[in-house]
Formats: sequence, C-alpha cells, structure tokens
Amino acid sequence: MRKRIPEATIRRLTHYLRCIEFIKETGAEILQSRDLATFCSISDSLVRRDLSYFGEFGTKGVGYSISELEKHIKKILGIDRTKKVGLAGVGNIGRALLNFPLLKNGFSIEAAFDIRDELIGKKINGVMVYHENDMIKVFKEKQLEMGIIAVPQQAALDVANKMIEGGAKGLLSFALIQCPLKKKVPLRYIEIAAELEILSYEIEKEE
Amino acid sequence: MRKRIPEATIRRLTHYLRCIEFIKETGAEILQSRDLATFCSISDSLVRRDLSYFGEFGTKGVGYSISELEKHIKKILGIDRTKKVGLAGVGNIGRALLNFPLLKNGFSIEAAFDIRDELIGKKINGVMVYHENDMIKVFKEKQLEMGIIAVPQQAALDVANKMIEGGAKGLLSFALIQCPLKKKVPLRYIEIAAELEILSYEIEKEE
DNA sequence: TTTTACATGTGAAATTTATCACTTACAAGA
DNA sequence: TCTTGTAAGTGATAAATTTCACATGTAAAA
Repeated sequence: MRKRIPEATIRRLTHYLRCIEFIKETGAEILQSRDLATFCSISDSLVRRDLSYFGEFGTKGVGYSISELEKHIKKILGIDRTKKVGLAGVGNIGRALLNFPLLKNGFSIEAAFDIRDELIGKKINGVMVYHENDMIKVFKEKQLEMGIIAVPQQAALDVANKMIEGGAKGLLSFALIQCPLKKKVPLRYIEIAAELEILSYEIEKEE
Repeated sequence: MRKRIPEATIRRLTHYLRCIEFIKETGAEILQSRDLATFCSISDSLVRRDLSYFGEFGTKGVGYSISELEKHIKKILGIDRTKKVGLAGVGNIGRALLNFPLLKNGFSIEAAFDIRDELIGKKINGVMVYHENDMIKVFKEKQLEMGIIAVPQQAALDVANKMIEGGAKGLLSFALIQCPLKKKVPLRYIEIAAELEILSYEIEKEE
C-alpha cells in the first residue's frame, strides 16, 4: 500500500525534528512548511511532499501544530518511545557517546561493553560496563534493540554478530565491518574518513 | 565543460577507495567494475558510470589497474597530497580523532585547540594544543586548509567563524551550527543523533 | 596475423526524486 | 452567514539518477 519512501526524505525528517526543537524554544505553536524549508534550505513543496508520504498532518490555510508534528515525526522514526541501546567500545568515541544527551533524542544507552579489565564493572555516566563476552546475555536480559559499535576495526565483525545474536535489530558502526553478518539487519555507518574525503572534494571543486 | 556530478557518486568514490585498500592487501594488480560493485552492493554499470564522469581509467576487455585507479580517485577527491587540518575541541571526540590514523587517508591534524587551561601547551599524540583564542593566528601560520569542529554546540559558530577567518576552506562539524557563517565555505556534518534516528526508522520499517 | 573473448565506456531508456501549479479546506473578519 | 486570504495536499511535469544494452577496443590465444 505505502509507496517506497526515499532515504533522502527520512534524512530530512530528522532535520525537521532539529528545526522543531529549535522553534519550540521560541514558544511558537504553529509552523508552516516554509519555515521548515527555510531552515533546511530546501523548497516548501518538498517539505509538504515529504510529510504527505505519511499522512495529512497540517491544516489548510494555517500550517502545522508544532507539538503534533513533532509527535508524528517521532512516530514515523520509531522514537515515540525510548529505544534501548547497547554500546560496544568505551574508548574515546564510546565515552563521547556516553556523555552525549541521547535520551533527549529517544535513545537510552543501557549497557556498555569493553574487553579491558580495568573498565569492567565500573559505571561511566551511570552506565555499567560489562565484558564483551557477556554481550549476548546482557543484550537478551535487558532487551536492547540497537547496538552502537565503537571498537577497533578488527573486533567489529565479532561484536556485530554478538549483538545480533543477542537480539539487536539494527546496528550503527564507526568501524567498517567485513560482512556478511550472521543475519541481515539494518546497518549504518559513521565514516569520518569518508566525510573528510567528500569535504576535500568540495573544497577542490570550489577552486 | 564537466557535467554536474551527483553527490552520491562522490560518496561511492570513497567506498571504492576503501575497497581498493582492501583488495590491495591480497596482492592483486587488476580489478574490474564488478569487483567494486559486489563490494559496495551496487551494479557494475553504476561503477563505470561514476568513474566515467572523470575520465577513462580502465582498459577495455581487461579492467582497471588497482594502483592507477587509486591514484585517480585520490586525485579526484583532492587527497593526492596530504591536507592540513585543525581540530577544535579536545574532548572525547577530539581525542578519538587524534588517535585515528587519518594520515593514511590523506589528512594530517597539525594543531588542536581548546579553552581548558590544563590542556593548552600539551601535546596529544604528537599534536600541540593551542588556546582557541589563537586559532586564527595558528590557522594562518600553519596554513591549515580544513577545520574539524568537535566543541559543544554553543561554541560551534564562533569556532567555525574563526577557522574561516584563519583561511579554512572547508569545515566538518559534529555540532549543529546556527548559520550564517561569515563566509560561505563547504560545511559538512556528522550527526550521530540523525544516524540513530534513520536506523530506528529502518528497524521499524522491517517489522 | 587473425580470431576470439571480454570488460569498458556510453547513448538511450527506465526509474526515481523534486518541482510546479492548481485545487481544496480551513479560519478569521466583515 | 458569507467572503477572503492563505497554506496544505497532490496530480502533472520536469529534472536527476540509475540501468540497460551494445559498440568499441584491447589482450591473449590460435
């Protein structure tokens, strides 16, 4: 029934959410497709098209209720309830994530994992660090739905498979994983090197 | 003369580079569009189309010389020579970047910046930490071309403008910047929250 | 030297995504 | 109650991107 949704649309939904969070501060209650469009540097018709994939959230002649729209977008993104996350790797990136207020975005890191003895059993920012050997068990017990992988490259595949075996339904990784995984689940990457390379291209292009 | 290049093409070039780095290990010297396609889970014709935007790098009936192709892609991305980078913010993310072997990718962090007195003047992983007040001066002196912003949100705009004033031609930021910047330069983001949200959407969609 | 096999590079077609332009419905004011 | 202004929602259109399919050129084998 539902048409295929462009990935670009989903990415823009996250921008709309950032915009809404920002505008909410001002105390406004109504917002128009133009406002979102301006904030995101796109056309207002694209904003309306993006939202129309999922329903009719606005009022003709008026606009969108900010609080309603926020709820709808969160529902679409599946963050209308908090999602429980497990984090592998308590190095610098892992610690940065533990310090980041992800809860505001609908994610809660419920457990962290590492292999360094001096870290196991400690709490960092209120989050207990377990040994990676216990990952499957802890994922199951705590019913963690998502995994964030912030371990060195060579450990990434093993960690990913453990998370999946523990029941993770999606993974976000900072390290490239040499597939295939035990089971196919949504897998996304944050590749800092790639972003720098794209930026480098854009710089060269300007000249 | 040159047609507009899709951003998706540029992103795929970075994947091709990862693939090449991987295949090089095996000692192979020739590679075909199909190999890259399989690695990246796309069609071989798309690989050839992507490359053809920039020239004819292959040999009909044979394939691509791995070392030649690597050189060409690095040239396209502007990383045929090492680019000098300045890093603002020596928190967890900043330290992670300092530990990351970016040099392998053609980037060298030549200076770091922070506002915490206990860090100023120290070296982390061989990189000197300066005070953010000296950013413009150091960027100019060291001729840094790119800036990575890993400071808290509220400091990001100020840092970005200083980098630009110091001569940075492109910025990569982990914090959302409330534009406008002093001068328009290529600006990219790494948004961890957005990636988690997209992942969450994909998980919900599966069900 | 000629033939054969094969992967590239590329017009043309198909598909996907974004924009345009108009219809519809709501709200506020007369 | 009726009129008017306005912004959402949406078919139709345009633009961008990907795929198809084949001509082209190279290398290796006969």
